[in-house]
Amino acid sequence: MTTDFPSPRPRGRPRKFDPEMAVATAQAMFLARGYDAVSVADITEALGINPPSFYAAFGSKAGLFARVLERYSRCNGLPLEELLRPGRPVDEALAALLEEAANRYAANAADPAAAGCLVLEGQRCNDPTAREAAGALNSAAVEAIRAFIAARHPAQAETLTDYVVAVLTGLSTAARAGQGRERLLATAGLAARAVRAALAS
Amino acid sequence: MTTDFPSPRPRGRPRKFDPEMAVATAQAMFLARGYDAVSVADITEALGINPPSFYAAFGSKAGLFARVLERYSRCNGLPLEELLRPGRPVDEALAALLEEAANRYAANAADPAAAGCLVLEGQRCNDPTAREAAGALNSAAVEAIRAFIAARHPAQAETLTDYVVAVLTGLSTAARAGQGRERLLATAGLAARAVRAALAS
DNA sequence: GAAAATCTGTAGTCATCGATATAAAATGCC
DNA sequence: GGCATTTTATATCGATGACTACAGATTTTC
Repeated sequence: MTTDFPSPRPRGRPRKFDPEMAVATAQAMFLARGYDAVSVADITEALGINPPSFYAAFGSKAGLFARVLERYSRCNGLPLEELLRPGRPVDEALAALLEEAANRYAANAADPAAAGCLVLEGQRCNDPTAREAAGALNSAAVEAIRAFIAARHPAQAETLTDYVVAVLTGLSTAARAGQGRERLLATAGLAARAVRAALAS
Repeated sequence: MTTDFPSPRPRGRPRKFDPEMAVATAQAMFLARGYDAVSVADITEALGINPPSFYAAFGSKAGLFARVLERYSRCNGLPLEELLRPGRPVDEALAALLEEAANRYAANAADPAAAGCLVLEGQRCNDPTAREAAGALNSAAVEAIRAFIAARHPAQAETLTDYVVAVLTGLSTAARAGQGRERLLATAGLAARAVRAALAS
């Protein structure tokens, strides 16, 4: 007997586009130009679809952005769990975090306009829903950093977290302003030395 | 005989509002909510005037923003010429710059929403004209910092400038996110120690 | 007081935004 | 083939953005 198999094709007229591909395309557009500067018309044009198809699939522009954020933090965001694995020396982990951020935020040759962090930049948009979605992801990341530091250096957790987050923010902005990987890495390296000095005291 | 005296009152119907006060009001609004989020309707309502009066006085929203930026850098921006006066020890000057930024970026009790730097935040808006106006002011400030460092530490000028600007950006963002003066000062202090260490090597 | 100059208030223009009503087209199931 | 289901395409909607045409009001100058 054949086991029950999920029908590879649901009933009704088939979709003309792949929602996962659409999310990936939208991710690149939001990263290159920012949430506010990308209109639904821009997206539907890029996907070769019409507005009703867009809204049937994603509900709203903010709904698509939530999908994009999920994909971004899964595929392109900083791998915090790996970087901040319990037991890793705090100075080493934070240095690796800063270096990884510099590498990821730098624009690559494939898409020179897409630089910086989608979560950090997304918090500056003018849509409250989208802003809060990005803010929630950012808060979780900040709390992860704080908890990692606090496990062994509770007295310095807040100050060091504030400092690291400030530098990450500056790196994202600098990347968007066009700074290349080398300059971002130099900034990250300087910041890492400050972290080391603060922990040694 | 009486000397020619510039008529204190020009011909025609007198203005119902003071343009200088209007620029000050708009500065507070732009700082609190950002360029894009403040509409011309918001401004005319706050000033108690109608759109034609606004456009007769300022030409455009971007035109008003240029006036606001001029006023901001004259009255509320970082006093770079004083902080980076020639001959001042570089580490001391940069530490003072970072500390001054933390103090100025922090929200005050009078207007809790107005935090951060108008020039840095203005570069993120979606209007090209306004963005370039803020960018020009920012570029001049960055170049002033770079030249000040290069006068005595040319080899480290670019790296240190990138680093200081990144931290300033992070401080402005953190201030807008609600961090109080103490936390901003702690971040600035950590950054200043990194500058000192980099210059001592 | 008449003329010239300048500002004000009413009432719009036009473009763009996010989002939708409606009906036709394309599929699976019976 | 006929029906239920789902997506598609056309053609908007209502709100809001920056900005302005026009006529009336208020002032100085002559």
